[in-house]
Amino acid sequence: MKTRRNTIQRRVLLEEIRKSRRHLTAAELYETVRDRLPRISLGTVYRNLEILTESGEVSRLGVAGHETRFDGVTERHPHYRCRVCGRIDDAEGTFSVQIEADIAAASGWELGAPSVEFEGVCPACRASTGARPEGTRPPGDTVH
Amino acid sequence: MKTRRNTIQRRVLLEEIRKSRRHLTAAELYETVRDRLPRISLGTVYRNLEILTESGEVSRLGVAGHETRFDGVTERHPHYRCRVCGRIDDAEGTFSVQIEADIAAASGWELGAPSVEFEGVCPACRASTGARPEGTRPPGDTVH
DNA sequence: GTACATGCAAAATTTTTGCATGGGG
DNA sequence: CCCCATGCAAAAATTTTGCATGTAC
Repeated sequence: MKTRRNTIQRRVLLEEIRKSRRHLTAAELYETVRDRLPRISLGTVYRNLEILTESGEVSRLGVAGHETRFDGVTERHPHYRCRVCGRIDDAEGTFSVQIEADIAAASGWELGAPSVEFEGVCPACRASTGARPEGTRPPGDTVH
Repeated sequence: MKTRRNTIQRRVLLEEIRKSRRHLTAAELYETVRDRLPRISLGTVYRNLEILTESGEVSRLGVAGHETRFDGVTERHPHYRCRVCGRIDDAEGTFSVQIEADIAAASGWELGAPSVEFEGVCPACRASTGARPEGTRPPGDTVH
């Protein structure tokens, strides 16, 4: 792993991400940290978000840097998404999501169907990079 | 529902989305349909993708127009995402994803943890728009 | 004929990058 | 001191929009 300097910017960014109970965007985070670091730049925010994601200290929700893709099959089904090239495949095999009865009731949200997406590395990228992603888990696992 | 004209552009776009087994991006789709409609514009592609998504004829994978959000809690947990304002909340309550043993084996993908995201409308947007999303399902449901 | 849709181009949004300088180890 | 990280600005990438014209109904 690459050696990283322990900069104030990165420290403050991580602190603010953890402090906030919201899930902030890069722009929101930029505005937030500007109270403490008035000279920080948006570029630094993005660079550190990348670094922190890489190191596993924060996780990104959604698919940054990748274009939206469209599916002609409307019925919900799980997908694989390649974290390297952005490619999406249908996931074959079976899976199921059991939504407990209390999940929607308490939240105040009007909920639609769940999306399930497995982040991973596609065969092509796996061949060219040889990288084995951290967080890989054996099949048959259950997540709560 | 708004009346929509049955234009060639929309017809061809839908056809190509369905014909492709890949999950195309707007740009890829643009290039594809240009063989048949050389004068089509990217704007038209985006506008129709929006319309087709709205009408439920295609589904969008990923979140257009919304910035990526970051989470200080690294451990995977399910989220709600508001389709109106892009807000993301942690999903409370319990749920589980049972991944069948054969899902990874056959695919050639190196898989990480699954993400589960419930698309819906947050309390604030529900109050202001009053819109009840189609596809709403009762809690306790199981999806395959 | 009317109103929605299109093509085109400009703009808006979100993210990345080049470069000179700064500062952590 | 070295070299990774920063600030700043420019650019890239993706998506949206204004406007005049076209066309489905």
